[in-house]
Amino acid sequence: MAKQVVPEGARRRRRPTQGGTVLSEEHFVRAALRVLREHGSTGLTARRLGTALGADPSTLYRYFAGMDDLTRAIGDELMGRALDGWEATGDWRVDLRALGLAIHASYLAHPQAAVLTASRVSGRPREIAVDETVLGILRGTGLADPEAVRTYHAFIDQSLAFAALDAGSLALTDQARAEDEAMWQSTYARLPAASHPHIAATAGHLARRMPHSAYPAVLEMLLEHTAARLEHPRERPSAASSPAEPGASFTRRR
Amino acid sequence: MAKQVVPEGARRRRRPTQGGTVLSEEHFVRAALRVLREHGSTGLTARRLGTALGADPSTLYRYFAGMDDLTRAIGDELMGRALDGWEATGDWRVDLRALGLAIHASYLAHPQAAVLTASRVSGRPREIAVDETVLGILRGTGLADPEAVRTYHAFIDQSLAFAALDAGSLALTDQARAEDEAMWQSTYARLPAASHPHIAATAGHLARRMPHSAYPAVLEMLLEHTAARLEHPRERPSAASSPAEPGASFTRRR
DNA sequence: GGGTTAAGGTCAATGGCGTTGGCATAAGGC
DNA sequence: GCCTTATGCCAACGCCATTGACCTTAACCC
Repeated sequence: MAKQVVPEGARRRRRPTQGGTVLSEEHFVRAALRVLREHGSTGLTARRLGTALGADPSTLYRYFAGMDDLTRAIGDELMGRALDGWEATGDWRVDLRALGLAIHASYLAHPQAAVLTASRVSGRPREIAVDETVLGILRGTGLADPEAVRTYHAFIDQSLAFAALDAGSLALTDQARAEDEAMWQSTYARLPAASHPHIAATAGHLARRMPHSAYPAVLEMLLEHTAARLEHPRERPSAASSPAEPGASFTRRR
Repeated sequence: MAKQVVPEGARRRRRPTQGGTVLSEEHFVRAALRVLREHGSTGLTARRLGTALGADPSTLYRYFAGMDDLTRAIGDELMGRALDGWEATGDWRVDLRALGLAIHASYLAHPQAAVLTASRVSGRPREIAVDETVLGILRGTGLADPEAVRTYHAFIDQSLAFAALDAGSLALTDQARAEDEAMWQSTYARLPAASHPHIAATAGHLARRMPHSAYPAVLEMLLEHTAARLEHPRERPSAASSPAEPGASFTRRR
């Protein structure tokens, strides 16, 4: 049993749980975000989800094919919230910057959920909507399609990759964070200048800079690079398109 | 019991397991890489590790504080291998490019292990060695310390973030990969031009570009940006240093 | 509004997991 | 060759995801 999952649109009978609530995919996703925030990125379990919803853990399987399926739904929710909190102005650079920061912020608003989902492609509607939007902005600049696609690729992967990385730091439990910071104090800050001259010389700058995300900086690099391509389409061939570029040929499945 | 872990350097008595092998941290890390490759990024368990080493699962706790501690050791191993396969030429741009690609390649050589470790800071010696090396290259260009640290930050986070993201695609099991590709076919490729004109118009380019990593392209952007800063230190203030830059202020713990 | 049907909630069970306390034993210092 | 203790092994605990069987009741038809 419990093998067939009825898609959300086709649901009709809504039977309340023992606790009295009427379930839905939406309920599960929202409960999952709460559980994740409370119990950490590894603390999302069917049992806890059941408790949070006042339902039996196995009820999950009436709505999702498994924990993995639920995970993808959570990712799509975060992506959708990013797009909801964004509006087009018509200026490609402003729009792309705002959208990138919105994606990054949306994931970081739920760090534990972000860790779980940011490196996965859901293929769900709200993720596709973001892809369509980014491609639209880039093609609207007048970039040729191959160039627009290359830039889209760099933009979306960079946004998700940094969302995942930065979320990892925020998602640490208090205890793990204490250990992390203790490690920083006990190792990096104490390295002798003799063996590690460069770290020792910049320890102050490192301590100030490292607790922040590098995403805004690299996003600006991408925008600058794209702007330069628009101004001088031929003079500065894109790094991504240079056939001499090393290491570009290995395959990623996605 | 099993609470005190003797550090590797202090070990003296080496008692063989029932299988006859003599254990060490190194043995555990290598066995973990094998288990991960064979059973996927979620397939690393104490029991399997025991089987792989011909030892009891609980033996792990004589060498590591827990699975988490082992995970950090695995990450440090990957970082160390990256540095081992790299040599300085004295040309900062060549060296930084080679080191970035070496880190990326080292993680992608063990995708399942990379998924587990790439977004974590180990604080172990070989990771610190990479940090020292990168800072040395950048300070050697003549960049001022704050600028060198900013660039180091962007470089190392970008490298790790893309390592994690790209590894995620490579680490999928055959079945999960089949599902992923089926999804690509069943959704993106079939989106009607009416609702998703930009995806529809670029479907061919997307299919060609997306299976590759965007890391080499964004690495070139960073190198280009840094070169421009060296040529015109005042004319083009770094995006990362611009006080007007939006969204740069939220905190990451690291 | 009564009958039928199956969606969807619950229960119990399975086999896996990390981790720990107690115990046995062999390595190494003397 | 004795003593200490590091280190390996065993059994057990309380979690976990997932499933098959059961049962309740909402929704639809007339």
